[in-house]
Amino acid sequence: MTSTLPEATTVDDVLTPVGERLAVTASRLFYARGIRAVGVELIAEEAGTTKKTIYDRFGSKDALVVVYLRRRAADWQAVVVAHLDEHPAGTGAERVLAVFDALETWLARQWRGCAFVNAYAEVAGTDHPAMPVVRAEKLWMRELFTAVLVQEGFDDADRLGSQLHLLYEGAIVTLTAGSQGDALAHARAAAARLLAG
Amino acid sequence: MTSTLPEATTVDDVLTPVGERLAVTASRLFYARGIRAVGVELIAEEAGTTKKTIYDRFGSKDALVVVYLRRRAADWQAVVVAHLDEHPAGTGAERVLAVFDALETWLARQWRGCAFVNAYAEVAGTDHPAMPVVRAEKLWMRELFTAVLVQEGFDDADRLGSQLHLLYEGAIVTLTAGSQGDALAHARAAAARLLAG
DNA sequence: AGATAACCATACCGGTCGGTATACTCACAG
DNA sequence: CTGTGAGTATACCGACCGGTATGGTTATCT
Repeated sequence: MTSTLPEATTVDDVLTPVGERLAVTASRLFYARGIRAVGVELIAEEAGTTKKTIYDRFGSKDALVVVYLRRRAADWQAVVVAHLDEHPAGTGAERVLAVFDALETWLARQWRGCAFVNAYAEVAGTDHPAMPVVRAEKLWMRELFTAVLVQEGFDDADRLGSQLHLLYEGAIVTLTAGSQGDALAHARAAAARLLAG
Repeated sequence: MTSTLPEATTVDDVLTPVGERLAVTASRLFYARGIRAVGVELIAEEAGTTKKTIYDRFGSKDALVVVYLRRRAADWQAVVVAHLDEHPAGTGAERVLAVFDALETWLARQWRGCAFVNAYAEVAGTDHPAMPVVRAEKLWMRELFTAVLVQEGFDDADRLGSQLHLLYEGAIVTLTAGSQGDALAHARAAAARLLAG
């Protein structure tokens, strides 16, 4: 199979040392407390710098939010690809289910759900520059499932990929907002059944 | 089968006329723009009253948020039950899938996803009184699926109910944050396959 | 040597936030 | 007749918001 995985989100900008510290701090705070709940002054303080540097490096809070989401996407996608690489191509359903293993690793200490869904909750309906980043991450996940299914020789990869993506998103929501601890096990079981055709 | 559907969320408080107008207005604004994005002054203005009355009736913004979510849960649950009532008990998979019909009706003009997931995004990690309301709504949906499955005589209703719930939550996320227009069709197809197991 | 980029410190801007205070009108029930 | 609860109107509070202005110190590169 010549199908390749979807192109991962890249973090093109090389930041200055303080800029890097700001991006890391902002990511931590935005995810832990929400975007509107975190002021630029707090980010500057916790990064050991001042608002001035934030605006010198990023120009606006909105732009910093975009940096946060793009980095988050890149990090998560790297985890997924790493988990896929642990399973040789051609191992079929087992390799597809590795995406859920990646999710388990990723969510082990993330208690505030999907950063992109959370960002959507705060900016949907506006022209905030984060909106396309959110959409792109969801599209990437769907295309990832589809691409792996193609590689593993499954029929109807588009349809099946969309269905697995639903289980993936549902698992995050019920595990976090729903506090259902065994959500991932249910998702894996349902995915295995769908893959068994 | 003697299994009954889970008890629906009730809106116990009978409000004064202006209080009712405030609750309706707050619900519309909180859902459309998010909780933190909407100030109490704006709610008062659009309801044709003043902040004073908000605090006389509800005591705090947080309490008004709880009213918003409880009413939203009650409204949605009524829609689901109405759709279930259109299908006579004993029609098996068809009746289970009616929940997805209800969702289609409900989401037809709702462009900002699940109100409870959105609220979670803004308040998770705090002691905000909305948190238990969010959890309760997710639990209700899972128990609804399970109860209908029991009524329709499916084996393993707990497990299957959790799996269908994942598809339900995933459909909302991918349809809204993911802009995937056919998400509900995929969810219904996947649900049908799991039910055919 | 001079320029430039990176950074720090501090003060300031107009605006909005949730919440409170005061004082008034009106309908209705004892 | 006299409360009492519901509602209106407006002013105010301290705190915080995103963003800007000014001025200064380093280190590096040409």
